[in-house]
Amino acid sequence: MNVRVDHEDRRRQIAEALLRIADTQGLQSASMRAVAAEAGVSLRLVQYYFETKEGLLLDALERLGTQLQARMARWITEAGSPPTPRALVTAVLSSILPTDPESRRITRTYAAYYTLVLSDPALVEKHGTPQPDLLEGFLAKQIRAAQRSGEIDSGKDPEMTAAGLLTMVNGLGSSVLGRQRTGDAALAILTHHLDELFRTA
Amino acid sequence: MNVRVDHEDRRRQIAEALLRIADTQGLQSASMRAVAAEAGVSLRLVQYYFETKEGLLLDALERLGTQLQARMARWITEAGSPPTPRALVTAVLSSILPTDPESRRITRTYAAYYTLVLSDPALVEKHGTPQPDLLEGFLAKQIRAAQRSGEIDSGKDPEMTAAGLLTMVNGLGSSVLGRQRTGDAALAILTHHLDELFRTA
DNA sequence: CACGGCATGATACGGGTGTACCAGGAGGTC
DNA sequence: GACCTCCTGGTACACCCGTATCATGCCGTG
Repeated sequence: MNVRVDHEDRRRQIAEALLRIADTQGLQSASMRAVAAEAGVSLRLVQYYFETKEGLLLDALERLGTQLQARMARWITEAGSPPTPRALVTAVLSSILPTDPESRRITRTYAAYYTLVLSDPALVEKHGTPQPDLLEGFLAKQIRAAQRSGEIDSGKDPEMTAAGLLTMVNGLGSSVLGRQRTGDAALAILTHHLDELFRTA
Repeated sequence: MNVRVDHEDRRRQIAEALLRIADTQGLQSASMRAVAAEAGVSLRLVQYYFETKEGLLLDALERLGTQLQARMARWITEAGSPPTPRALVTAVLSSILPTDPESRRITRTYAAYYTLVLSDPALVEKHGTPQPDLLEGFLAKQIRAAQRSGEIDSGKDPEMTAAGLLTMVNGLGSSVLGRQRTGDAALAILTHHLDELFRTA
């Protein structure tokens, strides 16, 4: 039964068990033993494929990032072709909002990692998360394009507007996870602000 | 040395030790023993004044809420008398932003509690945190007042605008804590959006 | 066919966790 | 002065943690 197994498969199986626990019970419940049980393997196996727990956490975080990236890419392609700047901005922002099970899962898991990074900033540097800045730049670019075509008031500052939208979506997500607002209510707030931004001034 | 000591004093001493640890090392490092050492008392004392750890966590969270409330109140009184709606909105929002040591401490500690609440929603219900909704209502009220005096375009939806501002500030705070942005940069983004909102349309 | 390395299992170790138990000293009350 | 309640210290218990160790099976290669 022991044919040279595919390491990548095993690693994925275990890392996704970790992510599942982080989503449902939080990272503090994701002990090595719990991950092993969730993945249906022995504790030793988890140790074997990830020498240390930090390695497992980092690997899982990377996979989570890939999942979010894939989700955004999917939403972007669904924005039509060729996509208008407005469709792109809407797709990117609402793909982050926890409105459906997948995005709820991703957002919740990211939140679980968030406090971990706060108490140990060195962790994220070993992994490199350049995403947020890139996203902000992308949004700013789309806003500038919309300004050229007259969809957005040219008086707006693209960088500031992009940063405001992105942080707003981030905050909206937090409030949804904290059960202070439903996902639909958050989406309504986002679309309201997008409508306001894109109305011809 | 054992004169009937003031329970409230001791409880505050211990709870603030917990908050200090939560701020600097995260809540996961705030064990009963660590709190005892930080407060300079024995483990038994912590147990004596807070029967269980959950009790200690809840009590400390309540005190943290009081501290934030006091901070906001202070900023509001500094907004001048009588304060303009714009000054009030600015005071409330920027008092939440982690720009000085006190607000950084409060925000960081709240963030430490955030994931705790995510993995155990029942926790916050024993404590009752009606703050966010109240704040949103307060902001909406100020926005309406500013609309009546012509400072804000009357076409804006007060509730939506208030929710957008509050969640944006929340997200800005997260990005500052995550070292993605400095506190000053976050404040600049906030004031930019306030300037835009309050320019006569 | 033998051998060496990959893959897996069971278990042990040292340490940290929250909580419970037992003991005793100080102060006010009868 | 006796007593009782408040306050504090030390320590033990049972459990969970991440990691390390030892052993054993299977496989492909020589």
